[in-house]
Amino acid sequence: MGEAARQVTTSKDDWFQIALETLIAEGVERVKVLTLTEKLGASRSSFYWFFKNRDELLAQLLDHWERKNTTAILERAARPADSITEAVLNVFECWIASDIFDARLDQALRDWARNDAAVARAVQAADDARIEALRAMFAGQGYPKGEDFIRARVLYLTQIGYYAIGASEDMETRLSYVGHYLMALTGRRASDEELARFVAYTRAKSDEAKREEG
Amino acid sequence: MGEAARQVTTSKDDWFQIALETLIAEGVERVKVLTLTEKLGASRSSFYWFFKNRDELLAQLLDHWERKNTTAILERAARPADSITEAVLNVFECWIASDIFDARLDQALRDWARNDAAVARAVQAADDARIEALRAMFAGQGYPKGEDFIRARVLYLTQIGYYAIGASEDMETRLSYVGHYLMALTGRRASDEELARFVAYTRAKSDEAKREEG
DNA sequence: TCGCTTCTGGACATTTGTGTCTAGACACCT
DNA sequence: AGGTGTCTAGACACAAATGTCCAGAAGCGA
Repeated sequence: MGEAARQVTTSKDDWFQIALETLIAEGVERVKVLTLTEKLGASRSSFYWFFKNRDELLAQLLDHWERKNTTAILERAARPADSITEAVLNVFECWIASDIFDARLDQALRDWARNDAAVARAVQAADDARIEALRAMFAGQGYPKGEDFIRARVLYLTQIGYYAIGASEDMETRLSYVGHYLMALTGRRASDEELARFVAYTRAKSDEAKREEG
Repeated sequence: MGEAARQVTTSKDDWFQIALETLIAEGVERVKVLTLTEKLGASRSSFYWFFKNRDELLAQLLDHWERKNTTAILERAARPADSITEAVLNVFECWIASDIFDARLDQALRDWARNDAAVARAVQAADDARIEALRAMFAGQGYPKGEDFIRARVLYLTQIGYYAIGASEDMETRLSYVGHYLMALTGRRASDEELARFVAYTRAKSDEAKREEG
């Protein structure tokens, strides 16, 4: 009510969220206490109330990534499936919704890893684990030793590459490619039922996301 | 001869090369005049003799990338070939020798693009041109419309992803995978002659690189 | 050796960023 | 209303980085 500007109050989570957004959109090098302060319209000293220093914040960002992204692919790759195309479609679910697997965050971690040995080790371990899970998926569907590994890699690297080049198409365009992708990535044609089920899942997820916005 | 430290003399190329190395190894954000000065053991004012300011240096780095990397893939993709496997092997030549196509530089540009709209546009244009060249390659080998585009993407994105995750295997290991990669990426088996020719080319390139070091 | 051009060193001013310290604002409990 | 614990604003000290200025070193041709 008074004319004097009220103190701005922040929570630890406010700082963490804005830091996470900045990490994803601009990279670690731009996650600076001063910049975050300006974005929040708060005071720098507030930051130091919640975090010991900048390094502590960065450590928690790394921690967040490890918990969120690593499990998603492993879980999807391990799901039982009647065919390789169905199995790959299970994995595709990761790519279409960022609440399951945040690819941009993954990308940001890779950039970060170049200048931080600890992060580099964490990213390396995650990549190895994910590719191994995908390899086991192909092997479980009868692909011979050797081919299972390369198929796993091509599948995984295609996706990493997709986000690396920052390709962005609307959902319907992407869906129209799914059949071709499955053919290219597995060498087999998906059944109409499998495709229909995936399209339905994707549309439902897409609507869900729209509801949250509106 | 005197005891006083001699003035260190640098050339514009010294500054450019150290900047390029830093860009590749650590990212744009680390390409700082002060840091480069320390690496060269020179004085900051020398930098400002050769370059108007930091932005001018960055513009020249962007220029260097455009001239070097963009042509390499386009040229290889357009080469005549008797089979799709031979055509893809032509493109593979880009990946094995950094004097033709510097993938780490490409990667560095992608990071840079996130915080610079002009760079983002340049990278986008390069990606589009490269994928289009690869699509035309598949189409020229008889792949149907639709599949040609997806095959081009999977081929290109696999490679971008390969460098994004920073995979590094020795040459012999990579060569042992080539047959599987061709199968996964084209759906066809390469002939023994094609594989033998590629292995020979790669070994020759590898020896050439070793000679330059020793 | 003189003088010209090229290039360097170091001083200065300014901006951006980190981290510390302290008075005091605010909320909540009694 | 008073007391306590939580959080903020702003001042301070400092480091890192950019860019400017100018005296002068080094090399080179006449």
